[in-house]
Amino acid sequence: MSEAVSRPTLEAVAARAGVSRATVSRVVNGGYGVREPLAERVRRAVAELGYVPNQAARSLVTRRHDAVAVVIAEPETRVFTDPFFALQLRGISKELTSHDNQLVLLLTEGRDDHARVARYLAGGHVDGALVFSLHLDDPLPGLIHDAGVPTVFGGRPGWRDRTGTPVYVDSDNRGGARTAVRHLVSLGRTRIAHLTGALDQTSAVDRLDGYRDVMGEGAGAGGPGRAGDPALVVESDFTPAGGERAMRELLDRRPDVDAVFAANDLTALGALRVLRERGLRVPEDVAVVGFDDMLPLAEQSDPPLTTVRQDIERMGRLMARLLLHGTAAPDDAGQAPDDAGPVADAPGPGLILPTTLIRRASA
Amino acid sequence: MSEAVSRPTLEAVAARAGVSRATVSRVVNGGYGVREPLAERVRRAVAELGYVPNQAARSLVTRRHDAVAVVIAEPETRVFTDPFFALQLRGISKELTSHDNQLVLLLTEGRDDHARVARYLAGGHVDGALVFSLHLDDPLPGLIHDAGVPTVFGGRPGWRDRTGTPVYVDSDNRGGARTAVRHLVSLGRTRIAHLTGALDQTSAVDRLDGYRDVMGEGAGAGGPGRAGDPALVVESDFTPAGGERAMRELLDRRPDVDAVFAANDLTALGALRVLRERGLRVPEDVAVVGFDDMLPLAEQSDPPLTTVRQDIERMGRLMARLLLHGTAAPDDAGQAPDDAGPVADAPGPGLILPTTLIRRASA
DNA sequence: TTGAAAGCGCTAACAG
DNA sequence: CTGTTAGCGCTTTCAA
Repeated sequence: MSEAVSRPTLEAVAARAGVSRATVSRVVNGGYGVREPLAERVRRAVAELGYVPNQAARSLVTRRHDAVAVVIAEPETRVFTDPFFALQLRGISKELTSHDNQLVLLLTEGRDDHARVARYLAGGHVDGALVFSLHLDDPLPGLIHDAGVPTVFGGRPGWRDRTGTPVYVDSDNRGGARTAVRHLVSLGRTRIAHLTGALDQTSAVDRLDGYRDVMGEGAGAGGPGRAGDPALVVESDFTPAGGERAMRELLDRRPDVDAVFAANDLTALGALRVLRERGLRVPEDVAVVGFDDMLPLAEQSDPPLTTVRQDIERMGRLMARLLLHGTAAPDDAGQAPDDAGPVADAPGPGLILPTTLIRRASA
Repeated sequence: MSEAVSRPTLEAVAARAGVSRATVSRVVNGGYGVREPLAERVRRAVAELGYVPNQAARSLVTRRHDAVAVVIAEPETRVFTDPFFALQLRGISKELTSHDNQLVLLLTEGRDDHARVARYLAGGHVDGALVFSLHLDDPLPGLIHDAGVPTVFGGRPGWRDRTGTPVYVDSDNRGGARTAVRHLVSLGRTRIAHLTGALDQTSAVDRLDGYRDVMGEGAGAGGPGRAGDPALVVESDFTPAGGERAMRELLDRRPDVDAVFAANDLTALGALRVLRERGLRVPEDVAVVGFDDMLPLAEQSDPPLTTVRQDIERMGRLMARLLLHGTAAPDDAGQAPDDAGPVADAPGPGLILPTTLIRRASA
């Protein structure tokens, strides 16, 4: 990699415009307190020379970087198999770009990388961090807190709090789950099962809680052994293979099941396969609802999947906005889920985005 | 976002270790030319103070940044719907990390962003750029060339060259396509169709060329109107919906088709749906081969998809390595595709990675 | 081998 | 309103 050619400096622009460096600096940074004719001369000089400020020099004195780190800590392949992070990144990118901030991407592979990330953040190279840490026992949040960098989390952090209440943005997992289950109830289903996600992630826990909220209501309004029947909850892990396994176990335990709420679309897909294999019709025999609205999967499945959609890109935008401004614009606060229940499952300044039920053929 | 607390400087470390700033700097940067007892004292001081070099100050004098921009120019949603870029990013990230470089992610939304990206790159904020520009008519490569930053492209650039031969890394799209079609031939299929990708992307063009390579050979060894029959080629766009449309058109034109090579897995999925809908069995009536091995889609489809796999993460690693070193390690050069044909379809220093046929149930 | 000193390009007081 | 000046924290000659 060769060196870049030397670019014009403030000095050069100042000389060309016949003013001092300070004046050029003022113009470049918004132009306040510079009289128009002068400012115009400076702007022309900037354009003629193709001057671009040296960010390193600027950071050195301002101690700001106009850069934000995005930390994605995910040992599993799952991350790269669903568009979740890509969409999130896109939202983040849009917001950062509109505020002239740069996005520094930090991907971690296992714990060895944690120290590296912590060191980077502690090094004061960025103005803040947006962190995705999906696992309840993840040590990263603690390390990041110690680094003393302003941070917003993606998804409700589940770690035990030694650090005050973390700021985060999440989907209304619990409310979305309630909506899904109530939909199944409204279809007249009475033996509604849940295939959970990986329960070391708060999203899985929250969706399970939402399921229980409704089942505990006795929503099925039916016979005994139904509401909250533990046999109807099978632990899985957000993967299609896990979904298959869980669905088999479920059918063995409760062959009379007539509806399944899967913790995500991939799990639902696995369940669909097993149901087909066993000759059960969807939705006639068993109705299936997923979560995520992962496209094109959810549309292309057979039958197309009824599922709970979350606005992932918006989550990303809000995370960035929260970090940059310390607040999200009111029109984007989105504190109104499509469900009457409580919005926040957790303490702390969390921003919870609403979810929407997307009806397709599977339920 | 609050200011970060002030961190220890070289000066502080020097004072603590009782040496000059210059000596500390030497130790921090590898320690060459510093006698052991001294160096050890310095290292201890660094550890005790938790010193981390100020990258801005360092860049200001060295004019290096230890940072690389990754530019993903994609106006379409497709990018975020398949794991292609995520995998590529992971490979890039691994390589950069192992060389202590940072990854600055630049996502562009339409042409308005091009100027911004060009300005950023020209601003000398990064040491190089890794660019994904999928469209033949994309102006971005030209802008980036003008910015004068060392650049490696992901995928064979298709733009008309005013800039010398670009460095790039790509999959062996043409060879992979040949392998796919030859596989269909070996199955005894004689009326082999191709559903193309979006032909403004080189990957689609190259796969079509590979298809033609084999069909032009008269590989079907059969009757008239077969090899290179234009009616067997239907233009599509890499999407499932496009795949459906193309498959319908194909069946209308050539109801006797007995094999389909789809430009990617999503297209194949669309084709599969239409075939099922028309009551045609796969692979008995029509064999189907995809491209990408996009998981979990390719595994979960019905029937599971025979497809051409490319090692996307490795492409990412090689791009980064090429940018950083100007060369890829020999064991990773991967200049041997699983196909005897020519590897490079394009002029210029391109690195072409081999592909592999993954046999599943669809062909 | 080590230290002293001179900036890298910029912003931010402070004067004028 | 504009210019002068003093660094930000680091690397890198150049001497010692």
